[in-house]
Amino acid sequence: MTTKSLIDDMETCPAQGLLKVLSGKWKPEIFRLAVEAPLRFSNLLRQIQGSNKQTLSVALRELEEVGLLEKIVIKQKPLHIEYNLTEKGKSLVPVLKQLEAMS
Amino acid sequence: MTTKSLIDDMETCPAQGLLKVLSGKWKPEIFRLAVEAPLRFSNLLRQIQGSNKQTLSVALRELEEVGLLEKIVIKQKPLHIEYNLTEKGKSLVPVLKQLEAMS
DNA sequence: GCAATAAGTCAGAAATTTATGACTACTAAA
DNA sequence: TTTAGTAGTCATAAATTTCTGACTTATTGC
Repeated sequence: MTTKSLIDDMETCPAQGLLKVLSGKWKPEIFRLAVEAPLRFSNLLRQIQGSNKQTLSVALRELEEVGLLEKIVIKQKPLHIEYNLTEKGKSLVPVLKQLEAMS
Repeated sequence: MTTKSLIDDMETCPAQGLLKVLSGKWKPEIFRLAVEAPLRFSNLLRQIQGSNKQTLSVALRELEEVGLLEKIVIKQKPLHIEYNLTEKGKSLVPVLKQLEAMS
């Protein structure tokens, strides 16, 4: 776990932009799932087989920090937390589709 | 150094597409420089400060494998080798510009 | 206050990626 | 056939990322 945030990286190397934000073992998959439906932590852990709490937790925080996901706390029976795509996140979708198309 | 190639990864996880291809410490920078001018190994090593032969060598090979760069051997006085953007590589440029723009 | 459930954090281990320095291969010219 | 320049490879070390399992916090209902 680095002490330097992704935000810092984007400032010192703007050329990399969102490329770096979406690098990391599970981030593209997390993002893809977020496009389909709001995310729930325990759910994600089950869906992304082979992943683990620690890494998912950090990945979600970073995607949030960078403004692609927003975290919503729902104070209910058992505490619920949702991660939703932000507007910025949504605007990223067509660009990623282009990338996928040319793979 | 993995035994599995990036090509394999793209097949087993098409969703990640070129995202993974451009992840790696120096690949975005290598690609950016390739957009500006043909690359030469020793030159690259000097330009990308903090990098090293091994990593650049592997990165160049992977970018080549995936069809973004093409390697041209020029049998001259001292052996020269150039790495140029392929058509596929060129088609990636506007997409990356979009990504950068929304950072 | 206590139980049950969801969402994490934390320290340390394991795995993967990147860096270092010595060594090799090829080419042309002398 | 030796030399000089470019482009690497290879073994191993260092650094970074990811994983594991135990522990913590927050919430509601009883």
